[in-house]
Amino acid sequence: MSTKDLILLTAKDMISEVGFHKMTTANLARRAEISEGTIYRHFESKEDILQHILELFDQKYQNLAEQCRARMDKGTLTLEDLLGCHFAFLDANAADIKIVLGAYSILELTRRSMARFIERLRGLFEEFLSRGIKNGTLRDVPLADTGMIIANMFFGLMRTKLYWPEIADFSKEAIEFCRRSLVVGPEARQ
Amino acid sequence: MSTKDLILLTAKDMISEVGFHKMTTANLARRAEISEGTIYRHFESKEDILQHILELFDQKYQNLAEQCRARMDKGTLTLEDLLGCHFAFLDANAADIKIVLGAYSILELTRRSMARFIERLRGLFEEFLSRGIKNGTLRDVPLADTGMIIANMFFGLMRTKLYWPEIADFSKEAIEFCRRSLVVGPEARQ
Amino acid sequence: MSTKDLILLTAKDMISEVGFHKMTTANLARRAEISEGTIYRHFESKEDILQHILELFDQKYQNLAEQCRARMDKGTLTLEDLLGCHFAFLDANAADIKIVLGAYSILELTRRSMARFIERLRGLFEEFLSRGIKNGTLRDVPLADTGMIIANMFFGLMRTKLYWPEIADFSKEAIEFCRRSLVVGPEARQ
Amino acid sequence: MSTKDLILLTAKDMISEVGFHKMTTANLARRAEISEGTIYRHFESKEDILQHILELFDQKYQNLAEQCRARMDKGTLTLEDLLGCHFAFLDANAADIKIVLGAYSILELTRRSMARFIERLRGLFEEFLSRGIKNGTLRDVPLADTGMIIANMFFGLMRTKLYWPEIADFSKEAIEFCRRSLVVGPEARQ
DNA sequence: TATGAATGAGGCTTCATTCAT
DNA sequence: AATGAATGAAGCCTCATTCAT
Repeated sequence: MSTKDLILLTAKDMISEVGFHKMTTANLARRAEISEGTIYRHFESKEDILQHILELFDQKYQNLAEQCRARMDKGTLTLEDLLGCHFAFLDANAADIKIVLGAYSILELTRRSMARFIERLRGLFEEFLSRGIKNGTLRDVPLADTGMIIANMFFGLMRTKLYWPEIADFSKEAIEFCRRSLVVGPEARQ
Repeated sequence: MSTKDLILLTAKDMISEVGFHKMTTANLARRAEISEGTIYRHFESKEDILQHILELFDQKYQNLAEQCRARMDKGTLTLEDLLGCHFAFLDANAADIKIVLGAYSILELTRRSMARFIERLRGLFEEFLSRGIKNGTLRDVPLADTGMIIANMFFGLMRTKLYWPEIADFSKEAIEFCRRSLVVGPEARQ
Repeated sequence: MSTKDLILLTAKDMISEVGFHKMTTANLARRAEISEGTIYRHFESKEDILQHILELFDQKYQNLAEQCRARMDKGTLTLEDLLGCHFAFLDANAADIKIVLGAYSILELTRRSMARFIERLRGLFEEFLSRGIKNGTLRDVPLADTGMIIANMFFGLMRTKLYWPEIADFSKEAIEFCRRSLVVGPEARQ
Repeated sequence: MSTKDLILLTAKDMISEVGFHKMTTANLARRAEISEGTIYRHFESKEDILQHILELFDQKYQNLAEQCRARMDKGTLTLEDLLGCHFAFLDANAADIKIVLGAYSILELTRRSMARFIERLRGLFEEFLSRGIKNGTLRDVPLADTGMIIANMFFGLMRTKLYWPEIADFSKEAIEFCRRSLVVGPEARQ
């Protein structure tokens, strides 16, 4: 692995564990087993590291979103599928997501990054709703707001899982909650 | 106002504006027009100030929760009422809530404080659901999980309002979303 | 002595001995027997210390210039007197002058400070010449340029004295050099 | 051009522009379009580069001094000529001279280099005076001191030209100043 | 010869905390 | 109770120099 990637990976773990402010350049160097100076050969500043992490995350999520859209185009994506693959993404990228969720209030940089993530998530859900409404499987709800509502629910699930793992997983029930609110007809009654 | 309260109030504003790490004892003293040493006559440490703020907030929310329970006992509290008085609480305590929402990932202390807040909120919603299910106005949903789901939705609303005020307010639609999922009978169809 | 003055005095000695860049905040603190942090209670930055030193020096020289002008007004100031009191000033303020002379090429700040010093010196010599020419004791030479020439000569003397003390003192002869060039009549022949 | 010369040339420009301390090995390598390591293949240290620059300058000035002496031997060199060819030298070697003038207070190394320059200049003027006195065109002034005085005047002119170009050029008048002080007979009266 | 990543000492500065007054 | 100067550890970052390739 390149030194740059090593720094990025180590920083990602540390920030998600202790937060951006408590990860110091000295700590980071020690844990990555490099010298402090080396950090600055690869990154302009400590914030620059965070920026790179967030950008990489943004790309990873974009990939997921594209895959979901592709499956939607084929018409094979249920609400369960959509949320399911997001949960899988959450498990695979816990550190990144913890950084995005935890740092938005600290730096303007991270606030914007989170805003982008919200927007992407909302957009995806909106599209899902839009198709469902068109083909009559979903109720005719306002697109933008409802997309945001589902995005928010997903954020809450992530946050709980990451920060309060002692709270019982309620993702199954969350899907039911949404189904009842959105899906048309008797199957909504289960 | 006592010096202690002055410090608390000033710190609350500063933390909600710039974050805990960027509020320095020097800044705080200057803004409160006291000397830096005075802070340490009233609080053990900078973290101690945060702890006091969070405790006061916890009490304030407990008061709200009790009032809500009292109205539930009288059977006069609709879902709209319940969420409505929470939105009012949010407006009146924006600084505190921003602190709770923004700092949970930084300090173990704040993580626990947020957990307490979640737990209270969930408990309140659970009780609301429980009564609604008993009197047949709400569908028979799992109490704990659904309480958590609604609590989460509320957190999302708060966060969006506080950190991304540029995003359109979707609280009205959120209430509809929940009504459709929870309320029994034709009025759920509207 | 106040801590601020102690820092100023110690810094003045150190800068004149080793130069601005080689005086580090750590060195300065050690020599002044204070902690490094204390420096920043009294000065905004390392450069700020230099600025204060230069400003104080500027004031001191302004005082000298005013005294010289007062004596010129009384008509009791010879060229020897004028240069003589400048040499005395040089001896009394060697450290300051070494800083001004040595640092002008390093920082914009010091370049301007030196420019101010030059301008003051030139102005004083100009005035001296102007009076001498009016009362017929000096030849009718261009004021501004000749003032600058004498100022320059004085700077050379200072520099040599401060940086190459091993070179024999030629100030006496410098005065003669100027007398021959400037003073009218047989006494110019000596 | 050899890599060594390239480094030397680039360093000369950079030092004269931003000063020795602000020229970093990284900057230098970038501007010379070589790698940082390459610098250390040709020079022992950063200071070593400066030393080489100063030595080359010393040689260049020696050449000028020899040419001047040759013309003196032929008896065709006036004071105007002598200063004139020094001004030309100044224009042609502004970067070197700025380094010598600006750095003498920083490093023992440069202090000595400047001392050598002063000594050479003084020697040349002394010899000029000595010849003038012998053939009766100049007044009988003390050789060493007066040589130093003229050298100093020249340094002042250089410094002003290089660091305060906004100040009007007073070199013409400086020559007049010296003529009046040194040249015998009616032409000294102009 | 040349490269450029790596080093680590050291630079300036910040800041929570203490303490004499 | 209040002050505010002093502390010193620690933070981020720079830079001359080295070394494996």
